Amino acid sequence: MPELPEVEVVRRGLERGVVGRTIASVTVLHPRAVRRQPDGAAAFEGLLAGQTVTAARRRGKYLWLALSGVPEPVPVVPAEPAGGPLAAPSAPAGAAEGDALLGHLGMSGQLLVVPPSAPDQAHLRIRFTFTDGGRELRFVDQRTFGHMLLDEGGAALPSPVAHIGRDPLDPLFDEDAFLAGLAARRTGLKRALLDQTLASGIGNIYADEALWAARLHFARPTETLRRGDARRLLAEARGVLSAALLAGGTSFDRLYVSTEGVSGLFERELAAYGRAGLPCRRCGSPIRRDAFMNRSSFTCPTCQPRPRSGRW
DNA sequence: TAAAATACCTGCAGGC
DNA sequence: TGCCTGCAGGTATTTT
Repeated sequence: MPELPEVEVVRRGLERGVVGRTIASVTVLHPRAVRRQPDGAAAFEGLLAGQTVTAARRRGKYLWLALSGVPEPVPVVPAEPAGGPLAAPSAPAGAAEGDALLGHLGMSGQLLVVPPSAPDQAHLRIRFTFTDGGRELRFVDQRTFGHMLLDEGGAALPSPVAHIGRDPLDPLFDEDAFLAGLAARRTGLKRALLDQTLASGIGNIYADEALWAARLHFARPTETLRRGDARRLLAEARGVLSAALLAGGTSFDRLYVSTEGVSGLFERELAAYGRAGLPCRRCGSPIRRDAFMNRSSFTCPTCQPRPRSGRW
């Protein structure tokens, strides 16, 4: 399931594979893949042909290709930490106004850069060819929760993404604003973590992992959280996301792969998610699975005691 | 206005 | 073998 580390791996692949190339043609093979395009598939195809990709950018789980006419942003990448590279920062405000090819991978979306001779994937939704005749870009999505659209003038920050907060690995992430926002919520801790307006990029897997690492229960009411606990949770979230990024992301059933079709290796390092009944790596208690928001939540009943008045 | 619930989807596993 | 059900889950929309 693509969350921040997986999407960042894909973004880097796009940077290597399509930046600097000009789109020759676009073929939409499934209308649902462009369901958010204002004028439908024909407009999507027509607006993209002839545009040159100038950058690959990301905010949270959204990623986009900046298109022709947009100069490269001034790099704002800090010195690489000992633990590995940080995610690229979100695009700076004020860049020139080219278009953006925006995409969200949903649950099962893949953006593959493959030779034109490669056989079509079973769930190929959109095909992009380039004027150099080289490798194609293909949007493949089994469950069709993902989508793409062309946002005119959105190269710096597409409008559908404007409400999404920065992610915890973004150098411009505002930690104090996050802590204040968390304290102001009246909901459960995991619901707040999954709210992409507060901090983006965290999904079900890494929310569970961060909560396990911080020894906090997912139903803990946000207003009862001490500032030190909140800081610890944020630090653990950053640690989990960074480690997953180094491992190339987490893969289940090959639903997430890089642009080269390679699966991530972080699954073997998961401490809570998907480990119901298995011993906690810290205390040995069997990991517990609870239904939560029409999905699952995994906790250690000893390390993450359930609050008396939790918010599910 | 904020929080919670629901709809959207397809492939797979497990039970019968 | 085939059918049915539950599950996976991010986001937008609807409801409370």
